[in-house]
Amino acid sequence: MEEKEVVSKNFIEQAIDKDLAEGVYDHVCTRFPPEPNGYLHVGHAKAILLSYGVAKKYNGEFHLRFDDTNPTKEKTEFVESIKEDIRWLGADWKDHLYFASDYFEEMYEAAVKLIKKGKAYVCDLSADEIREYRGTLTEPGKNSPYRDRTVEENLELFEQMRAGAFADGSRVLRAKIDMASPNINMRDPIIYRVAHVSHHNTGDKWCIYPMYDFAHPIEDAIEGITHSLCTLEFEDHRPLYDWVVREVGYEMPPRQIEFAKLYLTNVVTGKRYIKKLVEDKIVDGWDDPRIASIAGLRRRGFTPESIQMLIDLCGISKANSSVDYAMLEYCIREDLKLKSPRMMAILDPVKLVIDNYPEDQTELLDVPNNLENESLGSRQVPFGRELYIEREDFMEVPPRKYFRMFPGNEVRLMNAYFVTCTGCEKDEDGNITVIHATYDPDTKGGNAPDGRKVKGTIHWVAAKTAVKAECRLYENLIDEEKGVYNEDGSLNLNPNSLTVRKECCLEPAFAGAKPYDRFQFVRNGYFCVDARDSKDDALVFNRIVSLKSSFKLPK
RNA sequence: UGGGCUAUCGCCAAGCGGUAAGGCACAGCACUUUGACUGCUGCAUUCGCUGGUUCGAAUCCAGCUAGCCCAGCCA
Repeated sequence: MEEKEVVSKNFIEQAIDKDLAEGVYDHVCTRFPPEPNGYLHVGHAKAILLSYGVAKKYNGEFHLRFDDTNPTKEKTEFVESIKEDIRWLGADWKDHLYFASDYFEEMYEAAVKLIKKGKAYVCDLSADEIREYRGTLTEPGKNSPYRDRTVEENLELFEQMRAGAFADGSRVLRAKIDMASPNINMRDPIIYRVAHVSHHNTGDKWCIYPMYDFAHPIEDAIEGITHSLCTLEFEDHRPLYDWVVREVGYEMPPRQIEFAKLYLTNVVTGKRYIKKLVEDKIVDGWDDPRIASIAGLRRRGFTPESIQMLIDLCGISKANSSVDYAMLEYCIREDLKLKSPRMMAILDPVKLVIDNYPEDQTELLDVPNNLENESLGSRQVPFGRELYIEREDFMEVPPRKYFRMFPGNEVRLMNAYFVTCTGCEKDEDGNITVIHATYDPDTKGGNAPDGRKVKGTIHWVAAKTAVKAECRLYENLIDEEKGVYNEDGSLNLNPNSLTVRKECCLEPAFAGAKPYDRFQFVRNGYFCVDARDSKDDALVFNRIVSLKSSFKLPK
């Protein structure tokens, strides 16, 4: 009996199947074309994993190409961070690393070809005039007075543009299409501008640079890209994309297909808002764990696998949507539950004294690292008369159905002994300072020989050997319910987005933890050693996500 | 009478004329050396609205409505 999981193909795969079946293409080649002007975020992860995944699925190629056609906005420093993030995500471009700027010569030749065909002209209008001539959304534009220059004149002028004869902004090369087109992108779009700026890759070789709409289809065509996947806002540009590959005359031209961006509910996405948060020092950089940048997600503790899972789960469509953050949390829980060691840590410690445990005695207990995954082995955990337990694991007056520690109740110290609570001490303000209990020596390991059961199992750390650490509990930066932005454009920041617990007590086993090591702190959730702030002698943990639920007061 | 795109459960999302998949979230029960995990159960008589075609419509047609994108010498 075989049960095949029927996973329906998304609309992009369906389109590819059709192309392959009709012989439009005989192979598949995709690309991710970032502009090196900033850091990648979770939205880019969708684009990367989608294009990479499609290529892999069809035994095709995946290219990484830096779309560096505007030297005024791009910096080399971003090239490395982008490569690192893509590598970390697991998208392997092999030796297919390209720069759009490497094609500048071919793009220039393509422009010359258009001029010779009478499909492009040099325009002397100023930026303001071009805007006026373009018309509006509801009114057609009108032809530039320079539209009917002769081929020879255009050739001569364009050559001079390249030679540096003209100042920035004085002249542009435009495609000659249709100033009355209802699609504004087709109203004689600018395809080359003058910019006397040195480029991070080509230096001062060029003083004219191609525009995206002209450069991108050529880049794709040169590399033999078959399916050029991009986001929805480029739908209006597709006619121009097709116009360029057609007029320049590429055989087997690439096809552009658009899909919807990924947004996370209550997470700041827009680049300019993130930039402001960083500048105003509301977050501590582009890798702040509350930011949905790839670096931020990584530092918070998300794994590449969990992000891949999120993309798979969300699917690909053309409908604008915002995915619940709970979906991401589900993915990381799912990925980590078998992979991470489960250890005990006390985030909000209160002392527990086992009064009938010998004063100077300590012992080592053997504890499995993950009950569901034996390959993770076990560790020795020291136990003694004085322990720390979680403050919320004790209540002097328990509500109904509370089955952790309260006077008279017997609970299990996980992997250790059954203990019965005998009472507690308080300071003058009524705060609990010490809890007392007695243990049953026959229940070592956590089982009673007489078969009696306890309802509660709590975690603990021996006071004498406890490792001190700082834990950072991150919540979403944006307040729920209110929406992301106020009417005046300011952000609805959640004042509780970061809670720092400095006096956490951990098992000695944590002492050797390294950056990016992930653990499940028993009951309190999944944590990752902070890659940035963790020093050998001062562990800093970021919470990835809480466990799903804890005790709730019954109604 | 600018153009393009979108609309299926609180959130994603299948569906492609034959009588509403799945996941997340949520709720309940069971199990449990993590109140986690796991297992089971529940969760759209209805597909933005209104008409039409058809034996039959979420799927086809017409007309509305709502949302997103476009007037950079950015990508």
